Amino acid sequence: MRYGEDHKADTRRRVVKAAASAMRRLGPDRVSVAEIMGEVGLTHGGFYAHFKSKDALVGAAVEAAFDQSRRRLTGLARHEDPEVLLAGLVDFYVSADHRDHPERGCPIALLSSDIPRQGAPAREAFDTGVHGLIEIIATRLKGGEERLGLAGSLLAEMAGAVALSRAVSDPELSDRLLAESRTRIKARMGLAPSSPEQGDHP
Amino acid sequence: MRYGEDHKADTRRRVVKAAASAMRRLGPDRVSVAEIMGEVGLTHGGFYAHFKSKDALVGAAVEAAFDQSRRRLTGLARHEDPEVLLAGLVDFYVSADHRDHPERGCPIALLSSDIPRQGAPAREAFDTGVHGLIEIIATRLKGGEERLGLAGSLLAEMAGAVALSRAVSDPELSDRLLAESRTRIKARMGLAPSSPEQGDHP
DNA sequence: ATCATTATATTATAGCCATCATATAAATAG
DNA sequence: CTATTTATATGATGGCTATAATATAATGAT
Repeated sequence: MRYGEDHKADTRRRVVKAAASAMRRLGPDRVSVAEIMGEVGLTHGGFYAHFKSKDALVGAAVEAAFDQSRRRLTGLARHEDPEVLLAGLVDFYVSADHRDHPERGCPIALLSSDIPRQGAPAREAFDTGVHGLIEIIATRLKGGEERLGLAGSLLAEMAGAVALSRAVSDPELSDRLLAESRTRIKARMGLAPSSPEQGDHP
Repeated sequence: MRYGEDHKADTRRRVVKAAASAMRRLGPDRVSVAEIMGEVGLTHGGFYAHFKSKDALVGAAVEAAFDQSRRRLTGLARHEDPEVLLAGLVDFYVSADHRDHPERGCPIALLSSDIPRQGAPAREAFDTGVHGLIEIIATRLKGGEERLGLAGSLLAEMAGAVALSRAVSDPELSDRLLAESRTRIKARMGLAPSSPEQGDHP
């Protein structure tokens, strides 16, 4: 072969990574193929050697963003007990730092309103991503059959709070929304209240 | 004057109304000036006699959408007691019907992820809209100082649940997310559980 | 050292977009 | 009935878009 064994697979990965970041910063509709290729140091011409369409790239980017989120959230306290992980997860997710860094943020809080308007690849990737995150939360909750339902409800508030805190311009309201949801979510999980204000990176 | 006293104000209203609907269906970036003018039976040329820019129209449309939502939510049970209004509001908001009719839906659930990318007029209109909705909820809650914080937390879950239920393709998961959040939100409000599945129009 | 292969670049196409300058037409004031 | 005003239409501009056809260049195989 030319260009080495996995040159192509490598650049594809780099393109997806750049797309996952740019799409979360600017939204899927406001980022162009040429822009993403440019960020990787290439021109737009070769794009269609890697992806069937822009929709396909958006789908791959959503998948990559969920992978990143999942790794971050489960890696927070890998060997500790479920309660510590849950508390850390909430402090991590419902935080000013998460709000202020959309380029590496959770796709649910970032893309919920975009996804219904996107193509099939993005919607499918989103679905499996949501299922995954719900499961991450549910398996750490105590209780029986209702854990899955509670996990969905908690995820809705977590993502809703972060999305809302981003959309609001009033910084005081934004901070207050995060703080209130953070403590209330932890209470709903049956966790002891902790950490007044956080600065992690999600 | 020509064209009657308020011909211009009338068409402006019609344009804003069409924009508020189209933008909620398709998102602010996917709807064009020409498309909106066409929906009102006009051509794109006259647009700039009514608005300084598309950003200005988006701002007016967000404002109009919030006005509509506020009227709908407070008009649900105008003369009844706060508990009835709150229960109705939640059943109304966190419902399959709301999910399935974005064109008349609440801007928070629809535009949260779009707003940070939009111009100043839209962001400002969004801010006042959010403040208004929080107050609508807070004034009906019982309790003292913490009502405002709780209202924000509840709004985050309501909007988050509806947005998530729209983004998910799996219809079963979508319905389940709504049902779980609906009952849990009412419980958090201190209301008695009620109405297994709703079919109102928000 | 040359060839064959293939990742990437150049260039083209066709369409859509916001914005604006100018033209038209509608309706009331005189 | 005519003139004036002004809401809307026509048409143009310049830029950006996704996609595709073709050209180039890089590299391992011979």
